Amino acid sequence: RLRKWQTRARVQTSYERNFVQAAQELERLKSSMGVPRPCVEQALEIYRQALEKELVRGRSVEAMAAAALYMACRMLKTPRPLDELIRYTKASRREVARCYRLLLRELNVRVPISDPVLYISRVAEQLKLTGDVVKTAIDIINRAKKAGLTAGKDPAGLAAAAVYIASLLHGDNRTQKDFAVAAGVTEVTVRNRYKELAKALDIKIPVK
Amino acid sequence: MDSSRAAGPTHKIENIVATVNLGVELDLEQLAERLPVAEYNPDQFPGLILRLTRPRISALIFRTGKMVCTGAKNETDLKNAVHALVKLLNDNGADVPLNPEVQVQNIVASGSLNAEVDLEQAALLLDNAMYEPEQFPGLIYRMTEPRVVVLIFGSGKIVCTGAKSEKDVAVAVQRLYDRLKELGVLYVEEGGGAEAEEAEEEE
DNA sequence: AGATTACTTTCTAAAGC
DNA sequence: GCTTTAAAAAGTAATCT
Repeated sequence: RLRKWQTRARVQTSYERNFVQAAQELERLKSSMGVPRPCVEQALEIYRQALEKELVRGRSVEAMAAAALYMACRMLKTPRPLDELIRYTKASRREVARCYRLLLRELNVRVPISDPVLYISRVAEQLKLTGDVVKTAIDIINRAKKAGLTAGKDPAGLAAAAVYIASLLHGDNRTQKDFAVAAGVTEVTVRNRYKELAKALDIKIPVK
Repeated sequence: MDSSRAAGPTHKIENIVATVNLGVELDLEQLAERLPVAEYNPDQFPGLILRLTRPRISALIFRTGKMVCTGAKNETDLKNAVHALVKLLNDNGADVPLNPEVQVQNIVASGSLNAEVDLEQAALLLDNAMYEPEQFPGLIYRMTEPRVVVLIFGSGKIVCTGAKSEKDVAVAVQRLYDRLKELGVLYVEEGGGAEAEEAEEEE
């Protein structure tokens, strides 16, 4: 009877200790990178499920918490690029990505496919662009999807290029670098996507 | 003109990984001394690395007499490489049998479905599929029979890995093509715009 | 702006840490 | 789990001219 009590106490303690650790780590990530509160709550729920299915065994709390947050942000339609997330964690990109794949496979969760449109508002917000520019950018992405130009491409790069083209069409233009930095990709990627989209969608950019 | 439609999938073997049991223990230190081209850093990796040229095949040779050969594009090159390696070892102080047991462990093949693929739709309709364009441009598809993993790209190009035989590769590629075709996610350029490829009439 | 090189993903065995 | 080897796909990235 004593052994039973000890076992139960030990299990509860380790589960709770791990969960509290994860909650603290998620709280730290929220304040350092400005993640919306609902994402943290969703991440906690994902982490709880991971703990119940014993997916955290042999893995660091940091890596699993980061993976849960990455997944939560995508589920709530406010994605953060994995490469941005890992700048705030001590866990390696490799391990966070591995945890994410584990969560994808083992939990019965549906994570919506990464959509360039979701990155448009982030870029527009950072660069303080108008609603008209955003509207045009979204239209460009939708046409690109129909034309089959988005398969395999980084959604952040596609969004950056679409917003770049949209702002060129609306007059006030900024450098490709501004869009690249806002989207977290290189200028080369913005340029490549821009050329591809402009040519395939036959978009004429006004020269000024 | 008759063969213009439904070209079907094609593939090519790119790499064969095989294990070889030489059956005798080897003195890697001695081998490394006599073979200056060999790489041997036991602190980094327990195997001695030998690279053959024409064809370019690499071998990892272990103290236990077991060996891993990589880089062969066909079984003939693999067999020849094993013979060359055995001779090389025997010419440098080892005494291994001339015809050791060779086991193919993994075959990597590249290929094409000869049709573009709607990866987003494919990811939704296939089980055991993962498509994360933020991390990798290809859709990762785990096929259970034969047990292989196929990387599928928007262009229709594919990579099949994990197969133990050339037949597995051929079967996997054809099965993948048939499955994607029935899901309606394969597209060919012509025929009045991006239209689902027409099913081929079987007699 | 290119060109080059290099890294991402998948697989597999080997022996040892 | 990691270390090493080979190979392809297509995208992104860093570095050099």
